[in-house]
Amino acid sequence: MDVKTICLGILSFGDATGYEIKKKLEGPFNHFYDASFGSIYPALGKLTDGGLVLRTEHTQHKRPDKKVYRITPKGRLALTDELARPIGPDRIRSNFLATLLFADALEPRQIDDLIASRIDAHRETLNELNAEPHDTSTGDGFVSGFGVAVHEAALNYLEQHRHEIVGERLLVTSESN
Amino acid sequence: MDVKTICLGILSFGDATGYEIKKKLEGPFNHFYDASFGSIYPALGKLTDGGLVLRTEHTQHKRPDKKVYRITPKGRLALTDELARPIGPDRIRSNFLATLLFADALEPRQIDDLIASRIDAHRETLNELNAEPHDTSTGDGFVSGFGVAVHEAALNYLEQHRHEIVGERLLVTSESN
DNA sequence: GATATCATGTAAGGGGTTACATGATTGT
DNA sequence: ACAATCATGTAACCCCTTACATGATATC
Repeated sequence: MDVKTICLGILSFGDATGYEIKKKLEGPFNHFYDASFGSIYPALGKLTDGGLVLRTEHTQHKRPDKKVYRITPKGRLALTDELARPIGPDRIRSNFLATLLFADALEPRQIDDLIASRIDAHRETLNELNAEPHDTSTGDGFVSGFGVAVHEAALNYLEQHRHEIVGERLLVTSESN
Repeated sequence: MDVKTICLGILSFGDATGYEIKKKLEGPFNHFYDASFGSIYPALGKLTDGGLVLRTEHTQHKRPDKKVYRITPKGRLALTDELARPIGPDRIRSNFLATLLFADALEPRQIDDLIASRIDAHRETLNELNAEPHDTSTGDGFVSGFGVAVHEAALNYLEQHRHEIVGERLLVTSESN
């Protein structure tokens, strides 16, 4: 699923600017999808060219001009078509887990710091997921709940097992804290 | 973290061919990293050019020739350096969650099938994670355990909530099974 | 007879990111 | 003063995937 489809999907919830789409991708949908301006704006251009969205320009007072996009009936059909196709597997590339896998090449201190900051990150994500009202669509609450379940599991695992990966070598180094 | 670093890390556990590295990425490490031959072989070439790994050619009986790679001391230093650098966030692109988010554009049947197949996929991943012996390195068991925790949480969530996302519309359609 | 495993590689192309370019306004 | 928010876009580049090319052996 490319950025074009994601934009189309978000626009199926209501009109938005490229900037607003980016914000949503940083907020509620951040836990499973991300995209940069450099891919969003060209995607929106192509969708407009194809007649899948309509662009209206709004000159603003004391703010840069903005372009609001609205999905067309043709766009809704294209979205349904795209979603009906068999989906590929999720693409995950976890620098965190890769680093931990090669933990033998690191110092215990580095590992512990890494896990600590990841615990914080999970807490932050959970706060965001719990804070936002999930009533945009049928799927919104489900996807958000899925995120909560998974991030809670990750958080709990890290809290309960962080000593295991560092433990061995802390004994060797015998540094008390 | 690019494919070069991943190859270097896997080679830090022991010698391997490009083909074997790919197999590992399809098996035990599949839940957080994936790469194709088209990126592995060139990566191995660059690592050899840079003196980070040594290549030895083995002519085989009734099998294609293979090239076994071994990490060098210089390669181990490079790995440590690379892992010490601040890591970026995990990159996740979930076609599954994106599709569910836009579930309003789909038929209930499609959604249910999608969730069913995802449940199967999680079960398979869990089987693989539980089957493999995790004793390659200090981090191996930890990363594997993390995978188990997260996939179990995902699996449980899907089993317990799958009716919620489909339920509403099944009532409307009033199809008994 | 078809498909899977073993085994390596290249070339074209796709889909992105990063960095740059611009600029007013608002908050610290 | 400085950073953040609002707002859009382009160009260079990078990394990686897909498809192709080759080919023997083993399994169903």
